[in-house]
Amino acid sequence: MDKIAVEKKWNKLWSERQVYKFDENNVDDKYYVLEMFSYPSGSKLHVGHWYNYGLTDSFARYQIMKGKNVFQPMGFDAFGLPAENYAIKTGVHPQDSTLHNIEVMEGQLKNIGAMFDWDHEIKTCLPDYYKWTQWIFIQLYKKGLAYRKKAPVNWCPSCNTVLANEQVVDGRCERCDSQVVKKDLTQWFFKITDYAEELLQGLDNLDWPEKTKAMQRNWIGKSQGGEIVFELADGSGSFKVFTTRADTLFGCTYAVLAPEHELVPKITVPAQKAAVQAYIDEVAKTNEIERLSTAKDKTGVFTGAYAVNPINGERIPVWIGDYVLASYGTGAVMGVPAHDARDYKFARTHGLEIKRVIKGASPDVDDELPFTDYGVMCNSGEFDGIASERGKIAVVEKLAQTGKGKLTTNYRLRDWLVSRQRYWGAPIPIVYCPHCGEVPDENLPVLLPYDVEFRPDGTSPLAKHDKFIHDVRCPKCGAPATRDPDTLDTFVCSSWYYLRYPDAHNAEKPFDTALIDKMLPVDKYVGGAEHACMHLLYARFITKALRDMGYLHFDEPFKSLVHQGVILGPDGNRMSKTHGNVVSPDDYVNAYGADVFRCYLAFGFRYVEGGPWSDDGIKAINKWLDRVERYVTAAYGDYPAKEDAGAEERELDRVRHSTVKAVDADYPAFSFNTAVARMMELVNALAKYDKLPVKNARLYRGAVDDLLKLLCPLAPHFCEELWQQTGHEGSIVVSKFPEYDERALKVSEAEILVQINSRPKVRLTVDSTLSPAELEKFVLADSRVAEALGGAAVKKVVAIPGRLVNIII
RNA sequence: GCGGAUAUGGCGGAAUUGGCAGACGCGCCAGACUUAGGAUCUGGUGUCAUCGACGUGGGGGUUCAAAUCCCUUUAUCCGCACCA
Repeated sequence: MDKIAVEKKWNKLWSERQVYKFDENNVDDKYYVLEMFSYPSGSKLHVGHWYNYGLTDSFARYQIMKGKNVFQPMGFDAFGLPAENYAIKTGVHPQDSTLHNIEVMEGQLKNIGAMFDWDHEIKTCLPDYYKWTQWIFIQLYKKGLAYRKKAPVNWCPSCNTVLANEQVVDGRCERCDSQVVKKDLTQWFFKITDYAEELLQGLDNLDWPEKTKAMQRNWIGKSQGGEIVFELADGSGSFKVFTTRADTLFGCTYAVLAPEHELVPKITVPAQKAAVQAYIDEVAKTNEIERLSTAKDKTGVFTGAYAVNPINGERIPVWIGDYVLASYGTGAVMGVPAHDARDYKFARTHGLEIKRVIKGASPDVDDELPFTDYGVMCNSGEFDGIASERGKIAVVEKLAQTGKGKLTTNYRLRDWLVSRQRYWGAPIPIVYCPHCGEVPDENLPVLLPYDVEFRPDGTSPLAKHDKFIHDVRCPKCGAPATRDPDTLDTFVCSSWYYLRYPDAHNAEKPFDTALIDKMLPVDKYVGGAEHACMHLLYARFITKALRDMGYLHFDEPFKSLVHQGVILGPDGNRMSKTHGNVVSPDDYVNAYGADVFRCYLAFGFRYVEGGPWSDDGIKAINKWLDRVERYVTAAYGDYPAKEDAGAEERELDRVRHSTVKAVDADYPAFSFNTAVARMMELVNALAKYDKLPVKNARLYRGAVDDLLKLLCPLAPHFCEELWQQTGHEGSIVVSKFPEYDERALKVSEAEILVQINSRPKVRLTVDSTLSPAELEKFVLADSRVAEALGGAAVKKVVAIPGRLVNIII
């Protein structure tokens, strides 16, 4: 068979006949299969795309054959940094390059032979989509879930521009190699932290990989502890610290504020001003990676101010240090050098007092400091002798009596910064009015202008577009106003696209509530594990926020999640230009066809693991499909036929049914490699059967028909062609998945192993319906077993029907 | 540093979840058919050796029985990075 010509033929026919059209009148039986949509990069589809889209499509095809009304849409996450960088380099406008890339990719995606329903296609960079991205922003704003605050960005002073983290290499700008500094800008945030607890709890009920759930739990980072107030010694103010170990409070001999802490300028004494400012400037230069490096010394500077330890009234110095993060907790920590490794290092470096207040469980052990385990409180006044676990609560409760402390829960999760000082994104639909302040502009879409200077020169590209910025009036009072010059993070676009697909071209609404209440949640979501913490968390947050506004009535967007593995280069390294090990799907698809390529990806790897590419494997699959073709053709060819079914027929039938059973379990589990292996076994059985001079036509043809249906999800064009060639009516891709008959699987006799003292000794063929007791009796009565036992006394017998009998002597 | 995962023949990978390790395929060896074979078909292929023994990264344990459970250790990969 000329597989490539056959693929062309069927792609055309299927598309004309609209085989893959989602039946919108039957949403009750819907099955929503979603692959993470792709970024329209300039290069061609890579192996990873095929692996993700091709095999998930096989899963979807299996669901169709199981009678589900499958909805499998595709679209493009089309805004983003690469298009803008490409524009800066080449002068090609982001919109032009993006739309062109989309067109190319659409063609390539169609070549996979996947059943995407293109009538529901989404392109996030078009106004009919981003209009609704902006609408979501406005709903969040109205609900109090979007707010502005100052936040640091990576700033390249030479390029005069804001850099994304990935553009900062070793603290330097990837383009000009200048030292990158932090700069505060007022930016928009989404209050995802309001949902921290629900996002955490909700994980328990999701059918997601455990490791992904663990990563999200860790990212949300819930911890229970106490918030403790430290008054300044001169009575001029106070600051709070968060601690999980209030039991160590008596050992607090100093406090450290983050260099960015608002109190720092106020409390620094004149003599320390210069040193403190120099330190703050130095910290602004280090990037986050450097700053958070654990290997680094614990640097810091004394502010000259003192605070009061609220539990014992002791006067303690207040320092600043970059190991304290402004973004976590309260931006201040209590220094307990005896019982915290970082505090210990800091205190040793700067000559601060170290005071032990926790003893180990066994008093005679002279534990070294820092002692960070739980133990028993000492040097702690009335709390002496109390265990840490109780003490950490008791201390906070005591402080609470004087308003100096309370038990709290803290989360590591931060609010989601959505402002980007970029051109190629959805404009933030906010105007600033001299009278009314910030006002959402509900006259959507706020169109992204085309004629913009997006080369970096110190401001957001849109800020320089006079017409965009100033040609607007305040929606509230009508006064001349200005627009926000920033665009939205592309994660905002991708946080709701699954809601748009079912009704992708609705001009009135982002989605129809009644429809998505039926279509969602997504039944199977498949994509890379790298999105575990960002995209997957943002999408859950947006779903929950929209639910609380009444726009939808479900709690989670993705009921079940699968991560595909990574296909490595032939050398076992991640495919990359620098390794020079990139495998192009096109070469193989052109040589063998899409079906062969997909089958190889199915057979060669454990789906969720991935692994190194191999050329030999794909040749083998090509040969195997040829083999399938031979036996299918043979089954429908002329040969001496017979009517009755003898032992050979029963064996073929058994393999056929056991293959159906196994493959029926493998597809839904994304276990494509074992599914193919089982089918190979069926083909081997067919090869054996084909050798017989006289064959039973009904059984032979029945077996190859089932084989084609089993294989259809992985090689749809190939199977459709053979289906037609063997005279079948209708399309195999929408035919019913074969069923198996348990009775055909039963074998009346089974070979079991007889072990003596767990060592294999004798093989016996026995009636497979025997109970353990009957089996034991049968085995012990056997002469060969008696001979092997040699008259030894039997101490114990373990009999497992159908498998083995172990005799202990 | 913390957390997670993985480790099975020459290679990719199976193993009904504690029950005959190595399914299926590649590769390799031998044979058949061929002018030829990079086509096809058949048989063989964990290791060592003669019965037999040894084998799932290493060491220890539980069990009649361990790739699978427990303890310990090593290597590789991936996440997170001082989380108070």
